[in-house]
Amino acid sequence: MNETKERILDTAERLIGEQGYAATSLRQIIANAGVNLAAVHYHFGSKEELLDEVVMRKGAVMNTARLASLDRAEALAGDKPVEVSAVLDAFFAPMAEVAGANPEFVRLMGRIYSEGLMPAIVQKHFHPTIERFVSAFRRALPNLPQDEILWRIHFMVGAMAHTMLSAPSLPHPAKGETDVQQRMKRLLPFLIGGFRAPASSSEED
Amino acid sequence: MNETKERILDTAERLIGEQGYAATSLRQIIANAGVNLAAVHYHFGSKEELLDEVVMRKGAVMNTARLASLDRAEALAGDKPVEVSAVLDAFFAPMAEVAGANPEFVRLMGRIYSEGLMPAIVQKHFHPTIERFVSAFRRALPNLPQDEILWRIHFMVGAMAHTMLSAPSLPHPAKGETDVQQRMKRLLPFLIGGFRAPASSSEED
DNA sequence: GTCTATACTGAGATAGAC
DNA sequence: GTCTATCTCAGTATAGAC
Repeated sequence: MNETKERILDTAERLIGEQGYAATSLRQIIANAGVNLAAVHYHFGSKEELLDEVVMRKGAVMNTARLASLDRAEALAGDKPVEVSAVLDAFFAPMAEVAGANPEFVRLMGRIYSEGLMPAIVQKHFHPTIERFVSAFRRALPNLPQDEILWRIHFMVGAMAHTMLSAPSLPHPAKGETDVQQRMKRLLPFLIGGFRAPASSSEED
Repeated sequence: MNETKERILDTAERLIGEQGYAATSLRQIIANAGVNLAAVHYHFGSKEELLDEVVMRKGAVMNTARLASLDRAEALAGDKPVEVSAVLDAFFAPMAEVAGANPEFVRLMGRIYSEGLMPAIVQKHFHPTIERFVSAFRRALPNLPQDEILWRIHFMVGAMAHTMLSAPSLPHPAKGETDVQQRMKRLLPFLIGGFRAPASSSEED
């Protein structure tokens, strides 16, 4: 790849992850990357399309890992449906793995979510992945109406996005509490409980 | 209140709710409100402080209702802790009520959340409310570590914010599916299940 | 105390020279 | 493929009219 283009991508990833998309100007990016302003528009067309490429550069890898993980879980389950917890694990484990090698990238994704820019990117690039996971959730939760499953995935995405970006202010933050991997581990039981809940608010327990 | 000020607040609420904060310029607001640009800075100081007043004008009422609802639930429970479902209801019912009379305001809040602007406003105005609800959750879930409770509230806020703003794309949207009140009703069982889940991912069911 | 007119700085985008 | 110059529009600040 062109070196100018790559320097822009690297710098944009770092700065947008630190400050957010809106708060990071193209002028700041080009100053840090040591390139000209017009080079951004030449290589990417617009600030928004630059963001798109920043996200997809590593996002595509993560997504492939998600699908592979779901493949493995389905092969392991044979004819039976994959457990909810395993579906969630297939979705979150690759993200945790990326977070290990590249924590600032997951943080960047959290920022993009919280700035409301993710839906457009997801719509554009992640549609097949979503279809696969929706099917898996449906098989795992045969008693839930199909609409209800889509809503719960919606709730999950909200909790995930919020959690990727920020943490509650804890009185005594535990070691590694700021770590994205740890956060995802904490999120999982909550989501499993949420998905397994009955559809109406009838009696349970 | 000054009429100019009120016209600015009304117009800002409507436009920011429709388009988001970043996408709505002061110049667009003043053009629709029929006032001068400098009047905004005279009455509010900055675009950010204008947003603060827009949110708090109705947000304060909603918050008072939340505390009153929690008061009633605690009085009803006597010595026993209030059920998780009742704590969640005290938190969400006032929002659903506001949504009934003023659906665009809840949508505005969703936008503010998703643009990452809510934490600053919450920090500034809603701190006592948060304290009260954290205590109620602690009493309702005595077996969960205190940190875990704060994390789950964090997850709840994420799911809520995301749901206030958007809905999943459903194949056959039910009647009223776009209604914020309906969404909150759907969210509740998911959250109850999430809060009641065991802290670690040990065996359950 | 309220508001109008206007100017300042910095943003994203683009045309055209090289 | 790169860069200079320039355009439009944003938020902000202020001087001064009423």
